[in-house]
Order: sequence, then structure tokens, then C-alpha cells
Amino acid sequence: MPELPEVEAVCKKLRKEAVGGVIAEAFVLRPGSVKPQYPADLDNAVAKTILKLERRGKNILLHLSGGLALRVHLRMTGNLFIIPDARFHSAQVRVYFRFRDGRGLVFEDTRALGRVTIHEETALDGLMEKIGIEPLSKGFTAAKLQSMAKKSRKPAKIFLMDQQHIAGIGNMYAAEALFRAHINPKQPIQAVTKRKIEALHKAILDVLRKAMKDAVRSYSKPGSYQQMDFAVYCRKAKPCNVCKQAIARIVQGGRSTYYCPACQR
DNA sequence: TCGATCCTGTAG
DNA sequence: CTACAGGATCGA
Repeated sequence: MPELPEVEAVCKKLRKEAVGGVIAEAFVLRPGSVKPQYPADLDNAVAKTILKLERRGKNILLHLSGGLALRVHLRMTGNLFIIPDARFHSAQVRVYFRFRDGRGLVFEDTRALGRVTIHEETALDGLMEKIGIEPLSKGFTAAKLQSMAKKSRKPAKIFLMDQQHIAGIGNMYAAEALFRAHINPKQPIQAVTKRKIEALHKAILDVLRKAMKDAVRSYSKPGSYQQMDFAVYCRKAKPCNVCKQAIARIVQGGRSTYYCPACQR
């Protein structure tokens, strides 16, 4: 489930507990979770201190001493958190680090689609260059969105989910933002009117900020993501809150898209 | 830009 | 049993 707000919530919680931690040992319980690297590469984290933790799009970056950084991507079902004793971790944990003080930094991931990789800081910069603008940053203005939209012929929904344009928006919040802005997900983003692009800009901010509050709240208990009240997402055939028309489900880029055919023309 | 792929779990 | 799940990447 994690999109930007959920990943941000994970980071907030983790930052307090993990920064300053010294890694004593790395354990790869599922080799696939560290691909395309070798499990042994994570051993390079041993004896390093976690200096700083940040989020970039949906990536969690743990900067270590010695010019290295861990990159964690939660994908669909991942979660990253601290446990008091590294020895007592759940069966779903794919990778974990034991701190010198005995605590565990664990990467739990039911579907095992997520990844934990280690990089030289310089190499990481290269990877992160491809990630688009942070939607909650100052630079993300309606004008900026407009200028990006003008250059893309992608359907609006696909455009929003493309991490190279805007970082951190996934399937749920893309659908919700488009609904609020009355934009048809199939419409080429290029062809969306300036007025609607402005509405979309506001919708993105509103949806993400709202979800951020929910996500932070829900993280008092680890392991579960809060869901906001969705207007269209996962509401196939249910009546639209605004016009009572049945919410439609279509497939775009192999993913479900939910929208109101009446409100989003 | 489409489809396959990486995985497991759950709902119908 | 099949369909579907909030993501990203790769090759055709």
C-alpha cells in the first residue's frame, strides 16, 4: 500500500529510533529481497552508523558513515521498523540488521517485491536523479505541473503515476486526485485544460496532505496502513458520492483505474 | 506502450 | 479454482 504519505510516515517514526544506530550484523533471509545485488553486499553496512534518514519519492534512504547508503523500497507490502530485540522477528521479515545495542532494524515484506540495496553515495545520486519532483516541495507549483503536462502525451493517470515526473504518487492517490479535479484518467495529460491542471495541482496536495495525517496516526501501531475514505478507489459499481452514477473500473498500464464516468469527462 | 515478471495472500 | 492487490522494470 505504501505511496508517498505512508512512506513518509515510516520515515518519521524510524528517524527518531534509527538515526545514531550502529549496524553490527546484516541478515538476508530472502536473497530475492536484495536483488540485483548479492546478499553479501549488505555486509558492507557492518560497523557503519546511520547518520541520516530521508525519503525520496517512495524510496527510503539511510545514509551511513563511510560514504554508503541503504536504499529501501517497500513496493506493495513492505514495511521497515525497529524492534527491541533483533532475535525476535516475525516470519515475514526478509532482511534485518542487528544494531550494536541489540535492537533490530527489520524489513518485513509479505509479497517480497520490495528491495533493500546498498550503494555508494555517488551511485545513489545517479539513481535518484531519475526521480521526479517532490509534490509537497515548494517547487511543485501549478505552473510547474502545467509545464510538465504540456510535454507528455500519456493518459492522465499514467502520467501521475510516472515517478520520473512526480515522485511518490501511486494507484490510489492518482485515482483520487483525478476524481477531485474532474479529469478523465484516459485523457492525454497534454490535452487537459489549464483550469483543470490547476485543479489537479490542488487535488494532489489535498489528497497527499490528508493521507499524510491518516498515515501518521495509523503508525502508532506498526504494520498496518490506514486507508482514507476513498471517493473512487476500490469502489467499482458503487454510486459516486457526487452524482450517484456507478463508479467504473478500467485497466491502464496493467493496473486498475477507478473513476466516475459522469464527473470525469 | 503493452505484456510479462517478480511474490504471497485473500476474496469471490 | 480465478482474479486481483497500493509498484517498478525490462524486453518486444
